[in-house]
Amino acid sequence: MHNVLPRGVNYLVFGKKGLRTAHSEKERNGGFNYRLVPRCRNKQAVEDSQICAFELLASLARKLLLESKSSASSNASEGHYHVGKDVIKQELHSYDDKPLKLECVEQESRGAASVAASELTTENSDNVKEFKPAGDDAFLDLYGDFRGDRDRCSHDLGDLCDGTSENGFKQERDAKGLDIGKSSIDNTCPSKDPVESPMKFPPPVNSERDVKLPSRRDPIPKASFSRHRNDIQLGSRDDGENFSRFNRPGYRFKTSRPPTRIGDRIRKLLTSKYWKVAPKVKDFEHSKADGGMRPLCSKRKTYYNYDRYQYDAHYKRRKFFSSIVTSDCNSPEKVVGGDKGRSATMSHAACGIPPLLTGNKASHQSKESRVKFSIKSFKIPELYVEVPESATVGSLKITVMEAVTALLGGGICVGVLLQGKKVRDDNRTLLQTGISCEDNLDSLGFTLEPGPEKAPPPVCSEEPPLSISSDKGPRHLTRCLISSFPATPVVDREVPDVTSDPLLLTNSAHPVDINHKPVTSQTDEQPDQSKSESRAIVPVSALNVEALAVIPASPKAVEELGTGRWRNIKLRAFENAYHRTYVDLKDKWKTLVHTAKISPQQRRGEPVPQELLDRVLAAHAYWSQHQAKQQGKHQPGALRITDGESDGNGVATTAPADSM
DNA sequence: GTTAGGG
DNA sequence: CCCTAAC
Repeated sequence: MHNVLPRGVNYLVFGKKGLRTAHSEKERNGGFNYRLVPRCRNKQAVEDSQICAFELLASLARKLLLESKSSASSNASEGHYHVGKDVIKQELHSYDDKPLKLECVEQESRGAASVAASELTTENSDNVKEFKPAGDDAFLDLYGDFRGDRDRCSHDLGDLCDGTSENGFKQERDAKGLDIGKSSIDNTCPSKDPVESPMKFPPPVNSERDVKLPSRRDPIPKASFSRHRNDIQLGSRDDGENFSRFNRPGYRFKTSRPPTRIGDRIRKLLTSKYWKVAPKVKDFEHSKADGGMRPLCSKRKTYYNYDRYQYDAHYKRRKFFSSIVTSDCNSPEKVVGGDKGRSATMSHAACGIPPLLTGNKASHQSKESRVKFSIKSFKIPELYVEVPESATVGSLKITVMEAVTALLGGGICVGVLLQGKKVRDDNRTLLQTGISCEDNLDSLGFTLEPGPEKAPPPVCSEEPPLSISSDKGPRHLTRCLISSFPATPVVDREVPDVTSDPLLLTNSAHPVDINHKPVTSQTDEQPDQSKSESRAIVPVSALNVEALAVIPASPKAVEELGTGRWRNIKLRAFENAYHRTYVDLKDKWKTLVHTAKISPQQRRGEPVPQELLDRVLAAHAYWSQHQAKQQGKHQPGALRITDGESDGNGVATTAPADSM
């Protein structure tokens, strides 16, 4: 981290003294003291949560700074992670509408649950997954909100988002100590480099992935993760969409965290606490639970690309994050060391806390006594911002915001610390872990960790299918999908069908994939849109999911059948979308065409993958000339034109409509 | 009942 | 999305 920082740059640091140039590396790294601005006041919970999340992070960062200064020695090794005495206290009020309050307060170490955000683990990637599974409803809601947030965000961030910056804003983390580094990450998440292709979506959480994730990975993951982040560059979007805003010339934010510590910690955790128990929780759930804790394939980079997809994902994640926080906050009473015995009025689960926190616990709650605890603070790893001296305060704020956003966007995982040790085994019950004991509750801590890039948000899109097809399938996903044409039917699982089957299957798509669980199916779809990615990610990348979710229908069917045959298209591609009519399809197409014709800046709402738009345009042009109607034959291959664009494979050609 | 378009 | 007009 520290090392990473370019020497030639002056670092502005927020500190007690205010904004000033960082004189020491420590400062530079340690960051900044960021004052939370009471912004969250009465807006929708979602918004609040989002903002709060940000604020929270900022406050955490501040805290970290303080800590770093105060306790250099002790912390040297782990200090940051420690939820120390001074902690940022955050109070989140009801998820409902109450405004969330974040306060930087001096707390006693004793604070019930303090989160050490400092630890960013690679594991995060799973967060999304984890979350998804757990709270379907909640998730859905969140998701819904999420969108709102996103929009809001875009607005709020305004500058951030709007092409203010040309240079990408880079987030770099220190790998210090992290041996694994990027390479590991890369390996892990092969397929996508967010930066590389606009089409790439955040890696969707794959069922597969979940499965794959071993209960625990090496400690290394974290490190890798962190590094990963370092390498990530924001703003490298191809599309040149709004996201460009994130790229600000000269502005960089880097998040850094002491690798060593993490590694050590992880090791400790692994060695000292490694529980194998995996109750009955299904894989799916496990993944959820683990999400927070497990190192995921961290494709953080993805997050940093502010592609539309990513952007979406990003927000989703954020939302996710928010949700978590909110949940915590929601618990009306902060019960700090609640015991089993206590009847928990508001358990986290109740609060809607994502599986992560609730985890296994939730499943057992019904029968078992509930453990109550409140999270008073989250600790975040160092997050430092690098900005030119000439930068304005406003720009600094923005930069910080971006950094935080990026962090959030990446997805945040929640880590659980018990008596200073990180509890990695998600499968372990609270009882088994000892978290149910009051005594232990005092030493219960939570950390906000960088989430896996891939898994998370995409969720929405993915999930819907899951929820439908599979029991667990989170509903949230569904909602996400709703926005999109195909998805809409969603809940019913049509989405999968729609997307994959109709068009995709027909052509090229990967039938096999389709067969997979809903999630997978979605993934399949994506392939259409993003060739490489989808393939690489086989499972389904979050990105894809998102794309699907966000993006309305794809032109695939239309490409095959041609415009003007909406009824046929509907029957063919959206047979299961009962709520959709061919008129809807037609309108959707119209909208897509319109969208494709206007400049990205003029577009609103969920971003539509440029590939899709290209295909739409191509198909539209093609059929305009060929008059679809007359051409009774719709050869799938007919519109080869489009192929080149998005899917290298013929798939694309035929598949275009999947999304639709 | 479909399709095309405007709003 | 809805509504209307034209097939």
